[in-house]
Amino acid sequence: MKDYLNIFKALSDENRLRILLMLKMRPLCVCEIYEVLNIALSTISAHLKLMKNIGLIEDEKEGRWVIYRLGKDNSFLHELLEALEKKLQNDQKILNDRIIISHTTREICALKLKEKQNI
Amino acid sequence: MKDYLNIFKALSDENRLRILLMLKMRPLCVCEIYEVLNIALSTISAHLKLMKNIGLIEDEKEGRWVIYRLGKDNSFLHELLEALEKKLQNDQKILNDRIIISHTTREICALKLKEKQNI
DNA sequence: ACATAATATAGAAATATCTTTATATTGTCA
DNA sequence: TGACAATATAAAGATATTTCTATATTATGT
Repeated sequence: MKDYLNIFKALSDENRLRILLMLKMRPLCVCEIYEVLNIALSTISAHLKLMKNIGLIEDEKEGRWVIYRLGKDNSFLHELLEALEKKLQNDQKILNDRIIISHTTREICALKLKEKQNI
Repeated sequence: MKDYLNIFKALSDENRLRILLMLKMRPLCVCEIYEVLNIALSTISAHLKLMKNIGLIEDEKEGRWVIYRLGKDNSFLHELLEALEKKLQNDQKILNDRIIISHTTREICALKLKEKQNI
């Protein structure tokens, strides 16, 4: 039962839910998620760590990025996200997230991040 | 989105999850739930109030009992519980809960409650 | 109407969660 | 190899959650 409680707890936070729905589109590096959520990078790191620990997502190093993706072996999560995506078809925040992700790349987000940090 | 976050938050607590799966069997009064969970009655009341507020369950007075049941109009919750029930087919705690609920009644639980309070 | 049965609310303690700023780690490229 | 890019960890504050005990509410049967 604990596994399922953990899944529901993960899904009950807005930022984590948005991350999962973004990862359903494609694998993402941390700075792409940052570009969308506008919360501290360390907060994103913490959310990702939590979801990795309970098997919802996986990571892999690729160049100087760490790429996160949905866990392959979690059919329950996949079914849940599939259902959620339909229910949230008209959710403005989710729609916006999708637009940003489909119009950007790791390279662009990395550049934007650098600019923000130089200000 | 808030609606779904609330549903997931409700499901992320073990006691609330157990209550929902019991209510999936049949409507229950508070003292039947108490018989199963072994936590303070006021705690159960709080959990029920929370779930009622977000539309997961409904209540109705019947004699001196308040009978709680799953909300009729929440198809997302029903689908979730259906899926969960299958996943938790072999969960010992859930199995035990089901046994207790299928072997007791409001009347029996009310009596047991009275005994406990007289000790 | 009163006593009691069933449930709800108030208040408080312990713990958990989310977030930020500051600092550390790690790998890559010049 | 040294500087920097990308991400992670630590520490700390604010807030939320879960639970309990004690008390209140409300309806029912006598």
